[in-house]
Amino acid sequence: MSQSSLEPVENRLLARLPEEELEHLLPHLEPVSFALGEVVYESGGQQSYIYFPTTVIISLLYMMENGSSAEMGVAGNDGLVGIALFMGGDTVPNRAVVQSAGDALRMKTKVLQDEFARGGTFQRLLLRYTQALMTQMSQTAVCNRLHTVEQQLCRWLLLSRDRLNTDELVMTQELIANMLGVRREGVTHAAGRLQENGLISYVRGRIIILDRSGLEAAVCECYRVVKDEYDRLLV
Amino acid sequence: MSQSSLEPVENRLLARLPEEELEHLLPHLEPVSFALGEVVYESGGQQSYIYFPTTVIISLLYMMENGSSAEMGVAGNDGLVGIALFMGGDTVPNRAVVQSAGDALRMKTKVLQDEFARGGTFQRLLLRYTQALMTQMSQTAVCNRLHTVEQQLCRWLLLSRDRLNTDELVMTQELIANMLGVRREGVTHAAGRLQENGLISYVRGRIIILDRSGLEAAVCECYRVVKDEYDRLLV
DNA sequence: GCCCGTCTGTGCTCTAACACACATATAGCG
DNA sequence: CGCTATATGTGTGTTAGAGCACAGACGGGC
Repeated sequence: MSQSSLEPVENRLLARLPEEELEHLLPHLEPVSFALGEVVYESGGQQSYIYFPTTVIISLLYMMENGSSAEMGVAGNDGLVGIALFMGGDTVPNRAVVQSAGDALRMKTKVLQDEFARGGTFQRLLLRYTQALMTQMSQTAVCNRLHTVEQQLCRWLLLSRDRLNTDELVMTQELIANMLGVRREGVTHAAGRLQENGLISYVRGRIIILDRSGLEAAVCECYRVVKDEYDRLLV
Repeated sequence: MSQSSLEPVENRLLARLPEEELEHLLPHLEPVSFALGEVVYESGGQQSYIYFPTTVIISLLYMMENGSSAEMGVAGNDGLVGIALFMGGDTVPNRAVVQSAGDALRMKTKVLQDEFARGGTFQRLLLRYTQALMTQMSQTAVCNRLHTVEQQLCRWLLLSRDRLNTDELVMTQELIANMLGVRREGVTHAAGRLQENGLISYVRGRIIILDRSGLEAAVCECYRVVKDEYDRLLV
C-alpha cells in the first residue's frame, strides 16, 4: 500500500482519470522520492520515465551557455514532467530540477507512449495539460519582459504555494534568483520589501507566506492568467 | 487550380504528409489571404478555422491589461495557427496578428479535430510542431530575461527571414517594438546600430537584410536553439 | 509641387536592475 | 562554546532601457 503522499490521486492529473483507466495504469506507477536540487533530467538527454509529482515541485530551466539560467515553467501535483515523451520529441532542450523536495510517481516511457496512443481520457488530459503549460511558458516570457523582480517573485511564490500543502517553502534566495534568472541581491531586495509589508517572512532558506491575499494584490496579472488557464483546462 | 503561393506543399507541415493523407485533406483546405496587421483570432475567442500559412507570417501576442503587448511566438509556412483546437482548449489567452501579409490555407475546426483523432502522421506532425513551438515560447522567455534589445531584434529578424522567401521585410519599427515588447525608440537605436554595421538597411517600414551571416554572428544563442529544435522535430 | 500623415532620429531625465565588494547573521558541527 | 559554511544585507558605481518631448524626413494623395 502506498503512503499518503504517493496515492495516485495525490496527483491531480491522475485523479481525473476515470476509474477503469486508472486501474489500468496503476501497476505501471512506481513511487520515487526527490531531494532538493536533484536533476530529474538533463537538457538533451534520453528519458526512461515520465513523472507525476505528488508532493515534489520541479522547475524546467534553460541553462545559458555562459552558465546563467532561467525558469521557463514549473510542474507539481497538477501535472507531469516529461512532455516531450508523448509529443514525439524524445528529448527536450531544457533541464528539470527539483525546486522543492518530495515524492512522485513514475511510469516507463514505453508504457506511457502506448497508453497515449490509445487516445482515451489519458491522451486528452495530457494534451490539455500541455496546453496549460504552454500558457505558463508564454506568460513567463511576457512577465520577464514587462514586470519587476518584485512582481515576479510574488508570481513565483504563489505558483509554488499552489503546488504545495503548506505555507512554508524551503528555498534560499540564491536558488530563487537562479530560477527567476536575476541576481541574488535582487531577490534579497524584493523579498525584503515583501517582508516589510508583512506578506512573507523568511530566515535562511525558509520562507513562510503570511498573507496570501496580500501577495495576490502585489502580483502582476500573469499569475492569474496562468492559474485561470490551469483551472479552465484541467477541471 | 491554386496559385503557387497556395499550393499545399508551400506549407512545410502539409508537405511532410504522406500522399494519401494529403489527398484526404485537400478537399478541406481553402485558400485565404491576410493583410498586414489583420487579427486572425482574438484572445479568448472561439475559432472556426485552423490556418496553415504558406506565405503569411503570424505573431502570437499577449495583450497586457494596460495595453502594451509582447510576442510569445511566431508561425509561418513551417507551422500552423490554432494549436488550441487540437490540444483540447478550444480557446487560447492570446491574440494572433499578421506580421507579414500573405496567404494561408484554412481548415474547419471540426475536420481538423476528426483528422487529429485518427492518430496518423497528421497527429504526429501536429504534436511535434507543438513541441517546437513550446521551445520557441520558452526560449522567448529566456531571451526576454537575459538579452539586449539588439540581440532580440536580430533573433526576430532571423526568425522572420526564415519564414519568408525574400530578404525584404515590410514592417515599421513601431510594429517591431510592439512585437518585442519594447519602446519604439529602443528599436530605432538597435536598428541604427545594425545598419551602421552594414547588416541591414531600412527605410520607412522596409527592412532589407544585407548580411545574414553577420546577423547570425550578432544574435544570441536563442535563435539557434529554436532553429535547431524546429529542424530536429520537423525533418 | 505641395501638404500632411506616418516614420524615424535625438536629446533629455529617471529608474530598475546589474556588477562587484564586503559586512553581518545564523545554523549546525566539532 | 566557538568555528565555519552558508545565507542574507548593504553600499557604491554603472548601464540598459523607459518615458517624454520634439525635430526632421520621407512619401503618397491632391
